[in-house]
Amino acid sequence: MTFAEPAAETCAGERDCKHGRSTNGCDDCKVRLFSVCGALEPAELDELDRLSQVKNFPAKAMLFDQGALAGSVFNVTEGIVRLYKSLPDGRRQIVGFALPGDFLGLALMDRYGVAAEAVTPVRVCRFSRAQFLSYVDGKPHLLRRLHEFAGHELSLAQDQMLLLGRRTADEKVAAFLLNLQARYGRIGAMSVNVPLPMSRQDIADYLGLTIETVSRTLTKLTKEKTVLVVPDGVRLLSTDRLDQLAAA
Amino acid sequence: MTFAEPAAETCAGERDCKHGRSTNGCDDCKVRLFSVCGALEPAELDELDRLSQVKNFPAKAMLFDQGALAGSVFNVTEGIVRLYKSLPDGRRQIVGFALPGDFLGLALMDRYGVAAEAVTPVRVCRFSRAQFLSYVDGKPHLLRRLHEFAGHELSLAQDQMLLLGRRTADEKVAAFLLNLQARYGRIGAMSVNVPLPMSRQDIADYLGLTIETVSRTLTKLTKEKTVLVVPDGVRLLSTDRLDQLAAA
DNA sequence: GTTCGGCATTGATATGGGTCAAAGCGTCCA
DNA sequence: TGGACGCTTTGACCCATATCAATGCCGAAC
Repeated sequence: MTFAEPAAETCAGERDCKHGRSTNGCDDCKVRLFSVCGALEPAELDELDRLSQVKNFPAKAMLFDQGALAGSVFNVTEGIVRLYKSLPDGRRQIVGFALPGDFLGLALMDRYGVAAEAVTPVRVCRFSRAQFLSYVDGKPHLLRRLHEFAGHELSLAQDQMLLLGRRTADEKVAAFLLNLQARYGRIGAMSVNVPLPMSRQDIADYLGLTIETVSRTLTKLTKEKTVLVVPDGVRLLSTDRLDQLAAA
Repeated sequence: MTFAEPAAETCAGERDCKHGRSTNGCDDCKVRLFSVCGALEPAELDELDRLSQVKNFPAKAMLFDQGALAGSVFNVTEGIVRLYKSLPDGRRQIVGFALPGDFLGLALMDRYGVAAEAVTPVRVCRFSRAQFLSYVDGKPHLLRRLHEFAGHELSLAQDQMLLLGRRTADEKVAAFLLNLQARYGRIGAMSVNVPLPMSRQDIADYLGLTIETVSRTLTKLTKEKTVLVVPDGVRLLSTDRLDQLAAA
């Protein structure tokens, strides 16, 4: 079983973005589809695109560190980025994975609140924060949209708090798989084949578990024919069962 | 030992807000000091104040339910509000406590992402979402400020994710007490006497623990002379020790 | 003042998930 | 082609926290 590169077949023009061209790294159009672009006119999108600069990071490269001065805003074009906070003794909590189309640093604060590290090789397009700010400042409609978007992010963070504080290991893993499936679905074709490019340690640090528990839970789900663990990912055999476990 | 009502001695004019009068429910000035008011001129603040409407809720009253249409924006003037998400089987995660000065519904989304319930009797000033939106829409500087504020909220949520996913019971309780102390400090005088108007169940649901564990942890901290449990609150005897436990 | 009801505390016990340790298993490179 | 390294899985055991069950405490109602 192979997984489609999630970034491979998407074009912003085919979705809710007015930018009528492929945005996946083609020469004249670097920014990828994103949730706020519906607020922009094609001309505005072109302008935004002109501000951007494509940048590549190998796996494990830091995009930025927690607490660092926030000099850039990034739009992930390809690959996966982990966002995390750490404790001095090394304990780590991954607060999210950024997939193609996601923005980093959109809070537009002085300093980054989390660290960002490439899980896979990553392509981003980068904006200088200053330029992005001045671009945004003249566009109240975009600002409104960004704010709404921030509210959505907050809501997701609160869901994750519920998951971390009140769910069992089984429920956590089930919710994670379904959530990832849904997110891949938004940037490619919805499929029962869910790539897991991140390590077990990453998954554990995202769900507040240990690698061993993640591994055991996956084999347990495999034994009950709910999922099938394959190289680099998971095939969801019974989304019903997963839904039941993850029950809202 | 008694606790000062945290709301009693604050005046926005003494802080970073340009509104040079007491904002604690006096007749001509209902809105309480809040983090975005620095972005507003006195005249704008007056206008905002004119839009508002004072409202009281008894303890345990719902201000709004999760998923309900977001008709209002609230500014808490007095009392404490718990914000939470629940699972169908009743498990609950409190995602935050709103203290005097805090806003509810500032994400300005269509629906509330969490439920809000009065812990103590609560006074708020209410804005209709529509009015608040149109008030805000003409003020890009305020919108920027609101967005920054949302970013800060997100950062707090991420801290809480780290706490829920990776900290022990002791660390959770220590961090909670220090955090609460700091927040009271912002609306009144910083004190080692930290009122705990919320129940142990609330604290447990905030920290991802059970009441018993919260209780045991507090008695453990009491035995080691780190805190002193008193009626309706806690006295912090060794913030050093608590800092050490909560170590960022 | 007494009783009642709702929380909080404490104790005894159970268990989900953590820890420690040892195999497995790919994959990359010599 | 093989060996070594890194990641994952599996197993055995343990412990932090949950669960279950009293008991204690305090404020409200009468």
